[in-house]
Amino acid sequence: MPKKNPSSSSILHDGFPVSASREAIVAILRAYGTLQRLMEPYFADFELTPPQFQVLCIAVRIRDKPPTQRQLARDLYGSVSNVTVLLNRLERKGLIERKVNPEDRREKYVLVSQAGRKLLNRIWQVHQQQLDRVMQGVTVPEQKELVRLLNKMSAAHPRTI
Amino acid sequence: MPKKNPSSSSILHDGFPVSASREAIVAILRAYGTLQRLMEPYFADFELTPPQFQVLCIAVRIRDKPPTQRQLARDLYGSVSNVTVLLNRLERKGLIERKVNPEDRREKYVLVSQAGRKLLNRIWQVHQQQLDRVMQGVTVPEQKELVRLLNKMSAAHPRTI
DNA sequence: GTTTTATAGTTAAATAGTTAACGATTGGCT
DNA sequence: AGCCAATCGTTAACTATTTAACTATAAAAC
Repeated sequence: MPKKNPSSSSILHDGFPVSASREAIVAILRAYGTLQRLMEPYFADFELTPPQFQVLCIAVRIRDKPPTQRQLARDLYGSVSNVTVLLNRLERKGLIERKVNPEDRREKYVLVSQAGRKLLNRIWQVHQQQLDRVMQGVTVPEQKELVRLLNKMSAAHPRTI
Repeated sequence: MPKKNPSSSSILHDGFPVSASREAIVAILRAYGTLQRLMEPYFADFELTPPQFQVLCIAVRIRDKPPTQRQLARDLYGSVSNVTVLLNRLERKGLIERKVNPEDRREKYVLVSQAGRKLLNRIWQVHQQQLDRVMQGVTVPEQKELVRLLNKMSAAHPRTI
C-alpha cells in the first residue's frame, strides 16, 4: 500500500505517479500562478499589465542609445511580433514613442515618454513594498536559496538564440 | 556608493534597485519561461498544448462520477469560460466528450474518450523522462527544497475562492 | 403555481503569446 | 548600376486567459 503524502497537493492524483521532478514542476507552475494573481490587480491600479510594465522597465534603461524593438524583444526573451503589439498599446496610451533610426531606416528606437517616466517613478515608490509582500512567506536567506536553485534549473537549459 | 552584486542578472539594470525579493521573483518568472520553452515543443509532438494536457489529466482522474466543467475549472484554478474554450478544442480533436447530467440539465460531465485515454497513456510512457530532463540541473534533494520554498511562498497567499 | 433568484455553461471583447507570411530597407555581389 | 540576400518591423491566424454579458435550467419565495 503506497503511503499517502499529506503535504502533496491533491492536484496530482491522476493515473501518473508523483515524483520529485514532477512535484518541483508543479510547484513552479503554482508559484507562477500565485505571482500572476498578486501582480495583475497591483499593476491594474496603474492601468498597466505585468508585460507592459516589463517593457517600460527595459526600455527606460540608460544606454548610449535607446533600444530598438529587436533589442527589446531579445531582452524580454520574447518574439518581435509580440513586442510590436505591446508597443502599439503603450504608444496608444502615450507611454512610449517609436522613432525611426535615420541611419538605418529599418530600425525603430523605443523611447519612454515623459508620461511613461512619471508613471514608472510613481510605481517604483511603492514597488519594493509589493515585491516584499509577494515574498513575505519566505525569509531572505530562503529567498536567496530559491534564486540559486531556480537559476541552476534554468541554467541547465541555455537558450540557443 | 551602492556596491554591485556580481551574481545579479543584467536584466535588472533599470532605475529600480535589486533586492532579494526582486531577484526571487525574477527567478520564478525565468524558471516558468524555461519550463514553457521546454514543454511546448514536447507536447506539440502529441499535437497538444500544455493546458490541454492538464485538462486531460484532471478529467481522466478516477472518481465516482466524471467531473463537471465547473469542477474542472476549480481544479485547474481557472475560469469556467476558459474551460469552455479548451474543451471545445479537445472535443473537436475527439479527445473528450461532454454529456449533460440528466438529473441536473445545467451541468455537463467531461469524459475523456478512448482516443484521449490512448493519447494520455502514450504520453505517460515518456513523461517521467521529460520531467526529469527539465529538472536535470538540480539534484533530487535540491528539488525537494525547491518544492518546500515555493510552496511556502504560495501558501502565504491562500486563494479566497 | 408563478415569479424571483441562483447556478451552469456559452459567447464576446480584450490582452498576451506563438509561428508564418509579408513589406520595406540595407548592403553585398556581380 | 542592379539584382539578391539578409534584416527590421508589421500583419494574420492561432491558442490561452480574463471579465462581463447572456442563455438555460433549477431552486426558492411568495
